[in-house]
Amino acid sequence: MNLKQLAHMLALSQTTVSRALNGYPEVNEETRRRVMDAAKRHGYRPNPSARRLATGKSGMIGYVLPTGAAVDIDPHFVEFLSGLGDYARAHELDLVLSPADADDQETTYRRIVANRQVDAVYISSPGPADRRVALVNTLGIPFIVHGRSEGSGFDYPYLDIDNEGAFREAARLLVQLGHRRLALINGDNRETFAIHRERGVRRALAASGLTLGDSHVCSVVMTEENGYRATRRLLEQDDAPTAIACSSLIMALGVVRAVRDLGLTIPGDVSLIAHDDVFPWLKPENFSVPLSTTRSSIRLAGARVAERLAARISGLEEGARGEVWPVDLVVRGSVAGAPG
Amino acid sequence: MNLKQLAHMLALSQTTVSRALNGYPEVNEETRRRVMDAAKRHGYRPNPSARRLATGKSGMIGYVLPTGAAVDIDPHFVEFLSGLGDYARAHELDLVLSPADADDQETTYRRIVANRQVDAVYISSPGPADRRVALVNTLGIPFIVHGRSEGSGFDYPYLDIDNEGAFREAARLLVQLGHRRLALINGDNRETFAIHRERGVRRALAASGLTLGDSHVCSVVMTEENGYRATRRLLEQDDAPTAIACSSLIMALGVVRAVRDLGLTIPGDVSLIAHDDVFPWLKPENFSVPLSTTRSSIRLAGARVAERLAARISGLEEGARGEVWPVDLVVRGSVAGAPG
DNA sequence: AGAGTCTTCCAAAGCGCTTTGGCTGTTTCG
DNA sequence: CGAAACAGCCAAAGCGCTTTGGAAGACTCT
Repeated sequence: MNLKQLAHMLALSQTTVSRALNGYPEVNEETRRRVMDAAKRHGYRPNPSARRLATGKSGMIGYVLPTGAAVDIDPHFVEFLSGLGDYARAHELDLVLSPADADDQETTYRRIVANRQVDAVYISSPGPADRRVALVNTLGIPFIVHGRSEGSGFDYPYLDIDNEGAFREAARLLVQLGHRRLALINGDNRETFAIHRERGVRRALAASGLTLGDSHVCSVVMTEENGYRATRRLLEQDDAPTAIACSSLIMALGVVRAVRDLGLTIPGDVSLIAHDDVFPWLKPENFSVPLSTTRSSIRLAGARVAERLAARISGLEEGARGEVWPVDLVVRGSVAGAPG
Repeated sequence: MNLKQLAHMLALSQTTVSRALNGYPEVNEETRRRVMDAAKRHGYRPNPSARRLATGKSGMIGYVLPTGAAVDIDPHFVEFLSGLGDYARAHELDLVLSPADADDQETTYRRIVANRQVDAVYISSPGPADRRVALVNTLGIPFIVHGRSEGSGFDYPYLDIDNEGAFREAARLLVQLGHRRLALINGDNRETFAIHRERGVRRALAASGLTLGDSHVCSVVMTEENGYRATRRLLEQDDAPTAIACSSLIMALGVVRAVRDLGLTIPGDVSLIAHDDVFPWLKPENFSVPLSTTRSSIRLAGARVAERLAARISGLEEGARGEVWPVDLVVRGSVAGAPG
């Protein structure tokens, strides 16, 4: 059942039927009703390929997926996707993942924009002066950045959580508890969130006249194994920290294991606070010692990004509005006063 | 730069240019070369919307993503996606995720097929007589099932791992080590993989005249917390098992925690084998006691599914060929002889 | 009553590609 | 040498929608 048939059946022109269906004003309300009715009754659905060719709009949002044998997709992605999908479903938006060589994403961005394959894109895990953000900005497609890219020299729309504030508060709490030697086990510091978190810790320490020693901070890909190794390294050095801030629950698993392997305890010897993106399958309250966390649902962020993308597509949102969400600090058993 | 302009520039008809570019035979080789050359020089890329409208082919593969506030996307998904994307990139295929109400995926399947939005789809985590498989089969779109759906009454193409064999071998090893009371902490038993794994364990036990008691098997969503709870329940009952087979590494985290909480040890009191889908961020060899596993890379499966989908799209693969991959049994420190 | 203004609808021209049906000139073969 | 076969190209008709530029009729206003 296509437009032509429907129009013929109603003894109307395709023009009128199309306008009736798309809510244009120049059509009699009764006619519109007749058309809507017939469309529903016959299950008419406009062919998206045809519509796309005519309008250039695709009803899809895009994401360039970096791939490659050495590239791992972050498990956070799936939670973000959950939220995104949840919103997108309610608004009949599809999501297209365009796999790209991790080292050459530009080609793919150019392709999907030139081909008008998607109406908007989002970018995640940006780094400082991220090239993708600059590119997408000049290409002129609606977009939202999940995270921030500092030093780009222009404004852009983004959604981020207050990573600096979160880790500042976490560190401040630890300092208040008497800790003087803090350590930070961070994510890859080519990403802004890691930079912000480090800044947050440094600021909190500075406020009490303390510093974060070079040997007390490590930036690694957030795996359990890296959490373990970092912790071993930290705790086996001379001025071992008495408190650790950690950028992910998965790494925290490794931290806990390392602490135990060294015959130490949490929070007796080491206090621990980790960032929790809220996974359904791994919860901080279920750690052997319940884990204090800075908590922010990445799933909610996914839904919000979808919502804003939809708004930008339909012209409801414009400009370079940045949105920063506060982060909860949830104190559980893994923190205590400094030993000694 | 569109076809018309390119044709005009070459003083050829659109027909000839189109045919030259698409490798049709009825065009002089020299002409073809000229066309190909000019196309490359001017960076001509056929408009996919137009091509799609004309041919009905989209160059995309589809996946219906169940969503909803209560629906969690499996973290395995991201690894599968990694492999899929890796292959898809090399073949210029995009992946479109169509979010659907988890309780009504049929509408979405019908839509993406009717609209010809994708050239093929894959289905994951099927259950017995899965309705999606039947639906997609009748809709007549190329597809591959990742996993199996038994009792459908028809054949279909799939890729699965030998879950039964894997867990049979795992259980057999435990029995050989003298264990008489095994337990299985399984995934949701509405999914075929869980059924197969249980069957594998039962067969291995039966071969030695043993059985799997009802109180020794649990089917739960695969979270750390559920792994913990199941283990507590198992080990606190009267005829507690001395060995546990577990369907996922994430659940195994909970198992380990529960065993420790009960003051027991692995493998002293309890032997443990878990299935490992090979995550980059959580490795069995890094468990406090290195974990024995049945191992099969879900990422490789993703790549293979993409490969077969591409083959089916281009007509290279046909029929209902099923493919079952063997699973490695990797023995590490978490298994030992039965206590006592 | 005539000019202007709405309202409501339509024919037709795209959007950029593929594919059908045919046309021209050259080669092949009985 | 004439018919048949073939190679190589083209014009035009789709694919199914949106949108432009009217047109016809009803209505208002002077």
